[in-house]
This record gives sequence, structure tokens and C-alpha cells, in this order.
Amino acid sequence: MEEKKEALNFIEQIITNDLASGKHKSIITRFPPEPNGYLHIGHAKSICLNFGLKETFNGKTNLRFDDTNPSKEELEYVNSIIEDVHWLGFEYDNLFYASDYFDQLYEWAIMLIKDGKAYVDEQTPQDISLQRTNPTTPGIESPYRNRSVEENLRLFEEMRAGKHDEGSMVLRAKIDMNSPNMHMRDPVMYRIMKQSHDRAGDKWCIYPMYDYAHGQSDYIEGITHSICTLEFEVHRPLYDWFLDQIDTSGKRPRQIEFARLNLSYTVMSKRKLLELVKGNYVKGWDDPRMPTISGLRRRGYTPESIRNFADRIGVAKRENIIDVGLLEFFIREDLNKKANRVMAVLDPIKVVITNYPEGKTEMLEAQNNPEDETAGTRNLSFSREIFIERDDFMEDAPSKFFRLKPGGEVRLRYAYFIKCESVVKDKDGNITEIHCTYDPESKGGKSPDGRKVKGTIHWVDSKTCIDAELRLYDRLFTKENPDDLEEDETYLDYLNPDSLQIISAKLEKHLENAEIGNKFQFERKGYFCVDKDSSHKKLVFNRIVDLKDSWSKISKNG
RNA sequence: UGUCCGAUGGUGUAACGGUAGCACUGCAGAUUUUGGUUCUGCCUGUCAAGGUUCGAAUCCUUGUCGGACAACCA
Repeated sequence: MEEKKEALNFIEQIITNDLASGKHKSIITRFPPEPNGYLHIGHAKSICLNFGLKETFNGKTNLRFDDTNPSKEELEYVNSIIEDVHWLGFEYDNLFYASDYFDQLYEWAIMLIKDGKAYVDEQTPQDISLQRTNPTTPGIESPYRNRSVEENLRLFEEMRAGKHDEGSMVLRAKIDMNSPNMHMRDPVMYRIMKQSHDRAGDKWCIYPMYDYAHGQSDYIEGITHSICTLEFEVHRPLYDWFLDQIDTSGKRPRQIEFARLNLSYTVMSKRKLLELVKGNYVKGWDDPRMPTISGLRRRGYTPESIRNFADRIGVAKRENIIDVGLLEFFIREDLNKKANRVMAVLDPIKVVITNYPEGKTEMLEAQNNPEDETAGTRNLSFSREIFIERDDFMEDAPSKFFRLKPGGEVRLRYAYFIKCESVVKDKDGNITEIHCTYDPESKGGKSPDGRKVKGTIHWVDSKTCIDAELRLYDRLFTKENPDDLEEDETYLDYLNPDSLQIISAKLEKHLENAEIGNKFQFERKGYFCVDKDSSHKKLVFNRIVDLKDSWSKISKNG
């Protein structure tokens, strides 16, 4: 049988070659977040990439926390990250922390000092920065650059022992102050931080910089392919330099950079997401408007939809902005198969069926999911007074309007044909009730005489329906690229003031037993998910995404 | 007048010297007890100029445009 050939992305091609050439017998990748915030959809791309490689090539993937800066990192973030990786459906082979390697890193630092390749600098951060100058100008060497090995050893030991104040000295690698690569201009390896560490406790008051810890951590774990984002490309020579000092065997993780995910109408940097949370622009990291994994989960996105999205957007090195509509496509695609249909009226108006017996209630059978036979059926109660959607009725309707209008007939989904006979208005001219007659022969929505109605609308029984809170979300930003700003602007200027609309809706009784996290399609209205704010007294739903709406286009274009 | 990276329809992504394909979007139509789904068709692309070659998105040269890099952040 001919196997369907999937196109490999450039990273998979590299790995395929490395396996074929015998460079590696198997591969190990890793996902290395810093626990200083919640994971977002951009991280999901990286997670799917790294763990996807493990699955494709039958390798291994570690989860490693790059926890080298205790002033920014918290256990809360560690836990959320672990939860998010699992929720996405991935199992890591090892759970590691960069802090596991602090002793080894310290030993290597001593070694570098002894080799005359690192020195203690006592200048201020400002001085150090100034001396690095800029990429087009050669740097200036620190006056402390050529201390004796003995003095460096003594001072570094004193740093470790807590004898010096924060900010008073650092350990620097002695590389090349004239390098066109700024990262090679004697980068800082260790700084003094008199902070206890979530895992290492009070053992250290000096902590390694990311650049000094990251490459070696990959090396220690035997990572074969270190996948990271583009901005680390210029760091690669530095990682290689450190490894060259500690290992001459030439065995190196191969770092491969790819372009991070950008989504339209979304900000993705952790700093900005943190600012949105701290500034109360949203209600926490898991606010359903946030592009965090926890936000998407609460919104009602499924792991499958996110993984399909990640697969589809591909991996390359060029900068990209993905249309957020693509993410919406994948959740619709997934939920179309999985979500049971129910009826909910978001903006109700009462319909009285004048020829239907008062006091009578009957039960009508409805399909739970036309896309899935096994989803079964349920019963809907029907009586003389029902609610329909306000915008499913028009007094002066254009010809293309297939819904209820004076003298017109529509099908009530799974119920009857009804015909509008009259409307009742208040003194301001607002319609308060619509009076209709029904055709008893059309029970179930069938048309025994073969006559056609163009419109089918949803409804709920006024006698049995329940009230619920619906949270309707729109994009958080009004600008396609909130990072593309004029000088005097901030991305916060483009916050969408209407990103959340809260309404009260009427739902069919069936939903009273819905549980937190349950997802439904409200027919003709969109996909909704029961929010954790729900209680026994009141259900709260998040709108995950609306349905494609070709009527809105028609009505807009006249 | 630094170093590094990149450039394929509106948005992404394939094609590995041999017919520019796929997905999303958009448009048109069919089906439909959701103006949903499904199905069919269509529009739109190789940054530019030279060169190598029977043949270039692909290789070479030059240019243009975009991005990253100057934290005791990661």
C-alpha cells in the first residue's frame, strides 16, 4: 500500500537526516518554560512541536523549568504549567528543573575562573551596559577584567557566601568585548540575589543567568535537538562557547530556532498578559478572553482543537501573524462533531399560539446531534406560550428574510409550523407579543401536505424554560496587531471596551442538569460552555464561538 | 556602510533543478427541520534585477524590504 506522504517541516527534516546519518539513534527534546506566568497559545505551539517530535520519532521529551530567577518565579505557575501540558494531552518523560543543576553549574564556573575565562566585576549595571556600547561600536573592557585567578576565586566564593550586597558584583565570562554579537561581550554568568528559591531554599544567594544555565541544562539532559524561538538565534554562539569550555568531545544539543506564534487581535507576551491581569483589565489568567491555555480551556476550547490548530499552522522561520479566525475554525470543527444541540433564546420575545389549547403541554422529540447518531434524542415541552429570538421576527421584512413575519409561516424546530397573525405593541410602539396560529398537522416540524417553509427557528417553552447568564465574548483588542504602534501609543489603547457582554437568556429545561465544563451548541447561536462561576441557583455560560452566519452578510449587503 | 535570520495568493504552509499544491478566508452554486454542517466550482501567489541551466520558487550575484541582537530577564 502506498503510504500518504506528509510534508515534513524543516525541523522534522533535520531530525530525519540526523537519524538517517546515524548522528543520533534516538532523539530527546524538551519544553523549557520559566515559571513566571501562565502558558499561552504560543507555548501550546511549542509544546505541540516538541512533544509532536517525540511522537513522530519515538523519542523522549522532558519538561524542564528554567527556574534561575527566584524573584519572578512562583509555585503557582509551576503547577499551572504542569496542568496545562497534561490537559493538552502530553506526557513528559522527565520533570526537571534548572535548579537541579545549580551545583554542577557552580563547579563549572569555578573551572572557568581557574582557566582565566571568567572574572568578578564590581561595576554597576549601568557601567557594564555602557561599556558594551552598541553592536556597531567595539566595547570597552572592564577595569576588573584582568584580576588574578586567586582574587577571582576568593571574590566569587565571597559572593556565594553572602559577603557582598546585591548588585555589588557579578561573575562575567571573559570572551570578547569587540564581538559584533552583543551576547559575547563578556556576559554576566552569576548575580547576587539574596532570595530564597522555591526549590533550592536558602542554599544560594547567587543565581546563574539564563544564558549560563540553559545550554548546559540541555547538555546535561542529553537533549539532541533544542527547539526554541528565533530571538535565541544570536545566543547560540554563547551556548556553544560555554559548552566548548566544559566538553571537548563535540557532543552538543543542536539548537534549532523557529518563529513564534502571533495571533491577530491578540497580545502574546507574558509581560503584557501579566499586565492585563495585574491591571484588572481582565479577570485573571484564566479569563476566557485571554489567549492563555487556562483561558482557552475555561472559554470552552478543547485540547484537540488546539492541537489541530498547532498542526495546521506549521513551523517555519519567517515571522507570521495567524488569523485568530483559524483558531475559531478548529474549535467549530471539533465541537460540530462533539457538542449536543440544545435550544436557547438569547433575546426573547413572547409568542402566543392562539389556537393552541390553554393549559395543554406536550412533549416533542428532538435530535441531540444531527452529526452523531449515537448522541440520541431528548424531549422538549411545548405549550401555548413560547419564546423566540427577537430578531427572528421582522415587521417589514426584506424578501430574503426567511423567518417570521406578518402573514408568514415558519417552522418551529422539532415542533410545528406557525403563522404570524398579529402583533401586540406597547404605547411606545415596541412589540411585546406576537400572536400566531399553528398547524396541528405539522407536528414535529413535518409537512404532511408537502408545503415548504423556508425558515426554521428555535424556541423555548415559557412554562418550563430556565434562565441563565450568558457571557458573550469578543476579541480583546480592536487592532489586528496591537504590537504595531505609533510612538505615543500603547497596546492598552486598543483594548476592546465591548469584549464582554453579559446577558440573561432563556434555555430549554434540559440544560438545568448541565455541569461545569459541559459544552453545547445553542442551535443557530453558537457553542457555549458551562462556566465555573455557575451555581445550583444560576447557570453561567461562556460563548466559545458563534456559528458561521451567512445571514448577517446578506442583511448587511442589503 | 555591525552581526545573524528571513521573504511563495488576503493569512499560513508545501514543492529539495522538471505541471506552483494544501488549509483557512472570500465569492458563486447544490443539499439542508440550524441562514449551521456537508458537497461542487471559482478568484488570488514565487520581493526585484541580472546570471548558471534544455529547464529556476529552488543554485549564484547584487539590490530592496522585514525581523532579532546593546537586562545583574527568560
